[in-house]
Amino acid sequence: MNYIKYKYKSEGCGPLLDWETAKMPPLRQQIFEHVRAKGRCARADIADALSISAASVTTLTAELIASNLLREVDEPTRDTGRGRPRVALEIVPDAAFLIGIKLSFKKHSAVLCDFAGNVLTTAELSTTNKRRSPEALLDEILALTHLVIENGDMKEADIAAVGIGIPGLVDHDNGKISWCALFHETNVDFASGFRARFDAPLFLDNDTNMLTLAELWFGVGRDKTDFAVVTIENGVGMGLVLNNRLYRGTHGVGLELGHTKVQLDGALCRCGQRGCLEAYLGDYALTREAATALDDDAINPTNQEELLDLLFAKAKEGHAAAETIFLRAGRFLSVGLSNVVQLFDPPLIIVSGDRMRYDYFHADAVASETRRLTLSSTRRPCQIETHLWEDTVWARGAIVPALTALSNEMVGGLASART
Amino acid sequence: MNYIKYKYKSEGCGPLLDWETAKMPPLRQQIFEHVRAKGRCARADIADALSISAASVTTLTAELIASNLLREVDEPTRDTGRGRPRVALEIVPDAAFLIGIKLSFKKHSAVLCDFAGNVLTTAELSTTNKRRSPEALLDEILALTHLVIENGDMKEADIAAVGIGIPGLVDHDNGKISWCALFHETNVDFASGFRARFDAPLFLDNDTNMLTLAELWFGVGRDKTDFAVVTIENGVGMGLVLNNRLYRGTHGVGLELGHTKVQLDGALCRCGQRGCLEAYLGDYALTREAATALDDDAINPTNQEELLDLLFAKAKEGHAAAETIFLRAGRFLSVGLSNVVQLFDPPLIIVSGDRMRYDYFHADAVASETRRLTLSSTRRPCQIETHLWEDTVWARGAIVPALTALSNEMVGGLASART
DNA sequence: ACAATTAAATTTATCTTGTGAAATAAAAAA
DNA sequence: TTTTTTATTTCACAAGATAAATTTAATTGT
Repeated sequence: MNYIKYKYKSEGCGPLLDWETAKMPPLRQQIFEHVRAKGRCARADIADALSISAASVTTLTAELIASNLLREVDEPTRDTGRGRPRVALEIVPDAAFLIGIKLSFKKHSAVLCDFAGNVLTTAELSTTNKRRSPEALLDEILALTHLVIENGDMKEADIAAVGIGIPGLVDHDNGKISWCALFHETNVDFASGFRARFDAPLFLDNDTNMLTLAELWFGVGRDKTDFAVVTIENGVGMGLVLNNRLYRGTHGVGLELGHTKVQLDGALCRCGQRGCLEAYLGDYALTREAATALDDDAINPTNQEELLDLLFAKAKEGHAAAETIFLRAGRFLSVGLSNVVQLFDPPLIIVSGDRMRYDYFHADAVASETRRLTLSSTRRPCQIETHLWEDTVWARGAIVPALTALSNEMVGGLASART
Repeated sequence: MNYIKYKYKSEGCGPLLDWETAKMPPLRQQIFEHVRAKGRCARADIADALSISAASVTTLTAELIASNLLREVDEPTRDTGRGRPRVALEIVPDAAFLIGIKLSFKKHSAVLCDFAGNVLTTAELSTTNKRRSPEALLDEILALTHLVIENGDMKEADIAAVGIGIPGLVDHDNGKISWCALFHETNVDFASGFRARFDAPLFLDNDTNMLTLAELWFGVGRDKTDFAVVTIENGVGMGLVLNNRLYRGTHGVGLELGHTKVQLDGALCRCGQRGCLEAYLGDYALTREAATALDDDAINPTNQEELLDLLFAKAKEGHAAAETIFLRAGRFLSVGLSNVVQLFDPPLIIVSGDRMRYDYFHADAVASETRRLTLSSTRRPCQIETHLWEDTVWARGAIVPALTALSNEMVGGLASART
């Protein structure tokens, strides 16, 4: 501690706060990640790709092999050629196992993955769409977890980490759920609750972020450093990758595309405000016009989702009023997407989520309207793709933060005892 | 070159592209930047702040002092206290000189700065708001440059680098201007033109980005790692700082807040589309309603800007129709700002630009409407500040990329010869 | 079968960057 | 003065990475 006050003149200039010390990871970690990215890769390739000396690669891969994180592959890497052949390295898949889970309203889905990111098996659990207590949800998660462990012929103790994607506002850093449509309570300390019942670290995040990571790690995002993912499920969500990393916003509660305003004093949103994108795209936005559009007796209000499907069926049959509901929603989707393009300028937007099964949303009309709205002489058009994933793809994305943390620990934690 | 094709099974997972190698700069550079940020700073402070050993600080500052980039300050750093007093270090101000320029429609402004970022002198040059050829604009820039050099009692050869902020779409990396309201031509290779007539590297960027850098380096942004700057001048621009760095979007042409859509099929924008924010906030958006609002004979169409000022005066006098024009524009500004908050979640938005002198835009109403539009149980409200800067502040921001590049070169280029 | 050739991987001496601990320097306090 | 306190410097050395020489493992040619 400095008790003496020192005085300096002159104010200086430039940023005062340390920027996030995104220091280049040590070479050992870079090598590990490169092998994981490539699947298989020889030492000579690594030296080449990372521009480091072969000597370093030898030393560091030897350490990784000794720690049973990498291993040599016993297959020839070429059919013919002169000189000593390269020997490929790969991740030891059973160095660790992880579980990824996507929670939602009709069913929960889980995947069991190995250390190389391969899916070993999956499991599902149908569930109610009623709100429940956090404890009841934990019961479901534990049941699903044990189901997938059983499917994979493993024991609970084999699981090194668990990742869960949840539809709601998640404070990613401390595992608290600020708000979630699955239960009434707000600010639930879910991570603690989980820890009490399962002996593995939990990584909790918003489900859209998990899908975004799935695209970055396993999907078309792998060869993009920047892209956006927009999901339309119960609400409208967005995930953003900037410079190969998930961008979470300053407060870490995620990006609220669904509540950007697309109309001054527009339609009423469930957040209480008017003109939100979600107020034109969300389930409730479509169903609340359904009563007007459809014959009253056709309405069977057991279930909002059924009503939506009915509305869609009618629209496809050519029911004009029903069709305008979807067409208008599609136009607003274009507006929302165009605003993302104007503000972030990503080369690719992936649109996904359960409601994308209503093909009005991924019709050519939406993409071309978006392109029209962002047209300019200087801007290259943004590519827009629709992905209709199964829930297990989301669940696989949920392992990414867990896998990253786990491998950083295992690779970085190697005692630097090179004797 | 590898002519042999190697074959590997297994796809791997994780990002394939190298993330921008944001490697932690070498300590020498960190020390230099810390001293510049602090203005003055003793060796012991540096060791403390950067968590490095005193031994390293001694070695590296000695190198920097030997290269005449840093120097010891000859003043006592404290009035009383036990032990050997710390001796402060500071940047050698005249290690280099730079010029920053803001171009605009009524006048161009320039500042002459030293290596520590201090403004030594300024200069201005009134200009026409007519479009001209790039060569004519270069003439003006050269004239202004020589004016400020003369004011500062220097020679052209003393100038190490020049930064220019320009209202338009700038391809920052190669110094080309895709589009600029100052001339008709598109895709002008301005950097080459400049290089032919002035012997110093040119750093060209969009003017809003320059103002954003001014806030980051000299303004309230200094102690924020993330914030947004919105400018309302001829058009509506936005600059964004993420993690202490200016974010330029994937294609590097900047962020088009002015052309985000705030109304489906809304007012006509000069970009040819409807519902752009700029179509409610831009000069032409306000003046095109002026004819309707004001008595015809009061209109004196010599100049769009005069008309705008007249409209504002009338509104302040209580002219109801004139007032609604500003009030509506203010509401749309709130919508635009709220969308920025929803998508980026910055802790601070700075609103600036010449048109902010119409106080309807920074009235409490705009800030509180923005807060209302982004209200949510989980989101902390975003701070909104209005800054009415002189053009020289923008010009000072224009030196930042030049100063960064220059000091990186001078500091990083020190031969690592420790004898 | 056996050199010659080619290319991958390893070893070794060395270089760079940064550190801990002891030594030295400069001031205030006793 | 001498002691105490704190800042800075010196110096031997550790960690991480590399260049260059060496070893290993294959193909090619005789």
